[in-house]
Amino acid sequence: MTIKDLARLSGYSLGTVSRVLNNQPNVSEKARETIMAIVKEAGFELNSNAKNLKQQRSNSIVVIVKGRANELFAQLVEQIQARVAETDYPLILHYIDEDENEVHCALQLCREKKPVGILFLGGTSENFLADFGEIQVPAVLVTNTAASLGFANLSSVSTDDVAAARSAISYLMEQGHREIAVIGGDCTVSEISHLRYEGCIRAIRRDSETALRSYETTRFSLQGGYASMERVLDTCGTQVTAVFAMADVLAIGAIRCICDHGLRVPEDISVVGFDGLPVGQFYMPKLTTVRQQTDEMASACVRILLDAIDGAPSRHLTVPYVLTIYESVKQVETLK
Amino acid sequence: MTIKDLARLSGYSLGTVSRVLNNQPNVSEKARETIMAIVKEAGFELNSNAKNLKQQRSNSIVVIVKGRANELFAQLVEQIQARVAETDYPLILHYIDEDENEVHCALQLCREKKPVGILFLGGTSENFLADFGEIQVPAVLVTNTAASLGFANLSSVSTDDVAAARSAISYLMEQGHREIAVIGGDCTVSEISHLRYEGCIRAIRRDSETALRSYETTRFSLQGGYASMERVLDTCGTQVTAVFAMADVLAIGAIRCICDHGLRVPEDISVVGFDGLPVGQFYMPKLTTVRQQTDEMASACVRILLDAIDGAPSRHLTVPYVLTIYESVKQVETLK
DNA sequence: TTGTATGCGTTATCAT
DNA sequence: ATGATAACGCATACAA
Repeated sequence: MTIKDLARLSGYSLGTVSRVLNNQPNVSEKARETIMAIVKEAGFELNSNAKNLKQQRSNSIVVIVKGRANELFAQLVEQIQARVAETDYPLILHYIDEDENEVHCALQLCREKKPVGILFLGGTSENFLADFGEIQVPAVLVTNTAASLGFANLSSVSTDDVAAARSAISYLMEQGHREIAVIGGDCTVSEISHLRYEGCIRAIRRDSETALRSYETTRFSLQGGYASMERVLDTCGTQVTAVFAMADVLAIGAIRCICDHGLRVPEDISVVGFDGLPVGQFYMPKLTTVRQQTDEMASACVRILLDAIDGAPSRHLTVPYVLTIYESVKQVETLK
Repeated sequence: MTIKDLARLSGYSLGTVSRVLNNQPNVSEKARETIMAIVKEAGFELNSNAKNLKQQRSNSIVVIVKGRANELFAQLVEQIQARVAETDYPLILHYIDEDENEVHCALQLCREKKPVGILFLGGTSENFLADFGEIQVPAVLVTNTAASLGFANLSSVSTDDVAAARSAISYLMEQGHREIAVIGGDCTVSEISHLRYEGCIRAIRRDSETALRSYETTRFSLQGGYASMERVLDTCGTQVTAVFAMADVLAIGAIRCICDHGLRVPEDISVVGFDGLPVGQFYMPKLTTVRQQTDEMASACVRILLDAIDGAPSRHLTVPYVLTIYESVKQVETLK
């Protein structure tokens, strides 16, 4: 079934049928009704290949996800999927490894798929500065800010990572912790780790008695958290009374490690995570964490991209974080 | 850049260029070399819309995922993605809710996308029996078996759910548990729950002193596990010494619930999960579970589908499960 | 082995 | 408001 058949069946011409199908103005009500009736009846669907070939673009939205085993991204993808499904833009998901260049990948996909817009889940300023200029379609960077990059067609939705990390450390300090270890990613390759580390430094600088005892870097995974915590314990023993993990998966790995060493959380060592994964609230102990609001981030990035496709200017949104206090941090008395 | 430009640049005709690009025989080595050199040089890519339009199909593989918040499916999708990326079949992911009809959805997508093959993650025999006959392309049902459905173009990759559940219960019985509760899905709508329940029954039937104290049904989620366990405790108190949860997320929710009631796992109540999610090994206690081998399932379903696309007959594979014993089950003395 | 011509289903430009 | 017609980029049957 093609629009040709539709033309034959309805008695109208190809042109009119096409106009009806695309909700164009110059069509009589009568034509619209008769044709749409047949469409409904026959369950007709436009052939997207022909349409895209003609229009020289694919009408689809590309999502580039940087990092496969990222729970936070998995949640975001799920929610983005749900929101885009309400429109009629098909979604093209593309996963790349953490160390691949997301902008090169986007350029490749632009050539191949000619999408109307791009969503980046994760990314590095460096890569954007180098090559994003070649990308013509609107894009939204999620998780990092792109405000300072100055591309007219690049928006962003992010958390204030510096402030969020700072508030996590500040909370630990308020609870009396003075010897703190941090677990995160390599600051030279992970921009987010760099920002969160910066937040840690700023918090700690405000009190001369508090020290960042160690900073262990690793992949953002359960195993990574476990291994890093092992190194922390090897190096500092129980001198450290609190750990800030830059992701909940790291925190969970770390807690398991702490327990395997015969220590308890939070009685012996307190732990704060980052992300707010659902499983954190069902962990033993419930994880105190800096929650990122994935639902807001998802709906915001989709909304901004759809607006941009319709011609709206780029925007840079900061989604508020929430320090979610549960059970994995204990107050300690400061022995002055 | 189109094959027209390629023809111009190489001095050959459109036809020859097309033949080279499609690895067809009747082409001279010289033509192949010169043309491919230009392709490499210019980074030329065929326009998939034109190609698909011409060939009347999309060359893509559709994946229909039934149930959004399913960790196991999320893992499978990730691994399927990785394996299909090695080929040049684009992947079209489609998520539907648990109560939607996956076969109707597939029919719709076949009309719309004209894929060369379909992967079903989850599904119900009933739906397949009713409408799968209309589907012409090869498909693989993952997670359920389709051996008895008798469709020539439908393969399946599944775990033996009856045996797996039975072995979980048997293990609990071996450890001395006689009063067991089960948490899972509604057997009338979830085929998998039905099979696993059947496995439970068969295990328990073999020993007259062991009883299935309660079967609580719920959604497969952390919250669902928590709520179900709450009902178990309300009804049976601590009469029950062990719980079999039909998914790790249910098990984790249940454990948290048990602890919130001042009881300990496994000292007061033992818990066995199902799936083998990574987080289970980092939970407190480490989760004893029936592990499904997602990597094997993923590579198997992709391999079977690719073979079927190349004309191979359908296959029905059972991937072995592994009872993974960790810390969430305790041996109890039977007081005879 | 190579070249030429036709059509896939659609949109868009031009008449009418 | 409607109809005719030319492209879009490619594969393929046929001619050379």
